[in-house]
Amino acid sequence: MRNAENTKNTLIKTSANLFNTQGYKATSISDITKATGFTKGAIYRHFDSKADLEQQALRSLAKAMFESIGLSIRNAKSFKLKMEAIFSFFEDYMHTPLYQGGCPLLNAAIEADDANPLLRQQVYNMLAQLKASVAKLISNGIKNKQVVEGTDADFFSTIFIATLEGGIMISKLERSDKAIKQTVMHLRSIVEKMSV
Amino acid sequence: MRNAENTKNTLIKTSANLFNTQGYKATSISDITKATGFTKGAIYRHFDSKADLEQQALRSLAKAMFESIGLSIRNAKSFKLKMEAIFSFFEDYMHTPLYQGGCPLLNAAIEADDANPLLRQQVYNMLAQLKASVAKLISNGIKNKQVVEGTDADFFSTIFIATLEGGIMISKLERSDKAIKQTVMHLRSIVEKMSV
DNA sequence: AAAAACAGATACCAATCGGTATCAAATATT
DNA sequence: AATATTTGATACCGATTGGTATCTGTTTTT
Repeated sequence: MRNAENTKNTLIKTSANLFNTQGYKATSISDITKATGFTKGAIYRHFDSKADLEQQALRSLAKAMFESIGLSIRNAKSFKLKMEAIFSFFEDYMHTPLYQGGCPLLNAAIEADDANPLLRQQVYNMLAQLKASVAKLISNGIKNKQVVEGTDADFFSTIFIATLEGGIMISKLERSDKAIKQTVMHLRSIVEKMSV
Repeated sequence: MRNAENTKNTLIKTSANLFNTQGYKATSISDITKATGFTKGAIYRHFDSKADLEQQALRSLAKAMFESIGLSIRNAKSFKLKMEAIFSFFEDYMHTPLYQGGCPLLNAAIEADDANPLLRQQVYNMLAQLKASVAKLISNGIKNKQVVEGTDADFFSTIFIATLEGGIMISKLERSDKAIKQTVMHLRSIVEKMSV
């Protein structure tokens, strides 16, 4: 069965996994050929360059991440529950096979430098989107009288994301979900305090 | 002037800088020869392999980091001031040229995987040491009646480090110290609350 | 001063890197 | 059914990778 679309999807998904587990620079084209069974010829037919594939792979990871979070948030019907949805998402990072290798945002953020400005820009946008959506949650909470007025949405959005990402980093390094669970517990108490 | 010790130090310091800015995998031996002026022959006389150099470079970064933090902590004479010393250290990360490329712990933690288990172990120990020293600060604070009794030292040590590292990640990505300043401000208020 | 030990430069190695030109097979179009 | 187009495999490219053998120049030891 020959299907260009399937091939491209396979290449993106598989390489996304490799990039997120081994790193972008550390993953070679030949690693991807071995993992997919496709050859270089197939890869370079669908992608202009390795940098192009890296971009599309990260975009795929970002899309999956935001779709998953977005769905959980929409299903939750109060500020507290929506925040809980985000917490669960990060708490489960260690166990879900959805993204092997931890948080794609964190991984790409650390590796991204001026050597690949387009990838860097993409990670930047990814963080901006995440920050904006958490901030929106808080400001909506204020509007709906579920969060105490005067709460700085931007400030706490940064605190939440920083703490979660740091927790993931530690948990990944320690190969234990203890740290992420501790950070989530801490953030839960903050949410409790800012709830009206 | 030929001085083996100087040569080795130069190689370690320069490569540490490169590893911390460009990444370990992304920095080649020839990058190091260009940056130091020494040749491969010189490098491989002093180091068994690239992995060996990576280890010693990270060890050097860790040593510098802990010495700098340790000094500030020792000079501070109360729990609050000691915590403030840690905060200042992380807050200045963006501006001090001491470690270009951000936090060596964070950078190495994200890149370290099973491909270089010795490096991974070293980052793990680095984190353990940092966590232990912050926890010690808190438990000493309790002993000295400067921190409310019953405060979970291990728990808050994790919270502090996770939040700081996450803040650094964001600040580095955004090329602005806004995030790290926000996270530090938040942690200051936590310190205030746990102070007796 | 001669010999021994050491430090570092040069020149090389096989393997791998990202990338391309070409070609055969599969599919779509006519 | 014949033709045209797309897809992906094969074989290759120069450049770079980590690493080593060798040799020269510098120090140290005797």
